[in-house]
Amino acid sequence: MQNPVDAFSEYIASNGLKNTPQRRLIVEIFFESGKHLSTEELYNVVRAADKHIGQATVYRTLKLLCDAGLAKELHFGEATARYEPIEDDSHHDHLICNVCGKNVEVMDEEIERRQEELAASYGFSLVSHRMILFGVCANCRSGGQDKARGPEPL
Amino acid sequence: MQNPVDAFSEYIASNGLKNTPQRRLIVEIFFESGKHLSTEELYNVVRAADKHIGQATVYRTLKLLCDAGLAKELHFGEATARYEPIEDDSHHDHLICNVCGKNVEVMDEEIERRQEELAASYGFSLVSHRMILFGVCANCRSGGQDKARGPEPL
DNA sequence: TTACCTGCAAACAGTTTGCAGGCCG
DNA sequence: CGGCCTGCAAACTGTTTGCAGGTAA
Repeated sequence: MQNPVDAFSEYIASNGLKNTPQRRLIVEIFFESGKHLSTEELYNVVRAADKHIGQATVYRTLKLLCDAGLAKELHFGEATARYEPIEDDSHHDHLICNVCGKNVEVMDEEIERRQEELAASYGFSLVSHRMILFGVCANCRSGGQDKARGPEPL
Repeated sequence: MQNPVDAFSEYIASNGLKNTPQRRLIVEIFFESGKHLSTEELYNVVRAADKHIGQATVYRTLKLLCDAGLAKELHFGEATARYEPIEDDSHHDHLICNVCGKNVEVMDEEIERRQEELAASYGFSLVSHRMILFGVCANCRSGGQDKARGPEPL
């Protein structure tokens, strides 16, 4: 049951929901594709595989994935939301290049620990957090021009 | 020129823009009111002071304040954006109670330092960051029931 | 058979924009 | 007086929802 696609089927089954071909396709593509997909990006890929799928179904399935604890909604400050798969015990934050849009997943024990302490010092018990670091990557700093200009989608 | 309202006039003047009564009112209220106002909240307060101001003007003025470097747009995961005044050299992050919505401004040197190091370890030069801690405050944890807000989507 | 699902389109919320008239400088 | 501004409403974008027909279990 490690496979997230199976985990989804499991969730579907144990909640009296239906395992439809549309959901299977969307979920499969979501977990196979690169991370941090926006709903529209996912919709386009899904659409390429099956012309007849409506975007409402993509939205609904994505929300279902979040309910199932298999995906997380992210907001990088764009108009649209993005989603990333949740892999067990692999919490991380994001480091984004302001120039080329490169998005690196990062994690630092010390920061995590201090966050707990900081929250505690205000009487809060920490539930979760969201942290995004914005900077310029080495390549872009050295005038690197790999991909075309303009920030890439995250 | 420490007064942000004056700083705004300064910005207006030196950019060939006009210092209208609407802008003055909006800016004044923005800096006097509590922090983290949403556009709608600000609009309501402004509206109470002058029935004839349209919300487009509030949106435009808020954007102007950001351009002037006097305000910052924040996204706490709600549908709407929020804005906070930028006071020179007073950087901080946010600690939010998932239950009552209390919003505390926090800052931790150690975290800031580790963020720099973390970014550097990936070859990035850090430009800025965004960090929000979600938890439950002491009051809400001890059964306190103020207002409900519902858990924050990540 | 019975819910649950789906695609479609309309509805929505927040935000932006076009326009005709108004006012600062 | 000229160009920036304003209020209004319509347009837009991302997301949600109502509905009639379809389908998994």
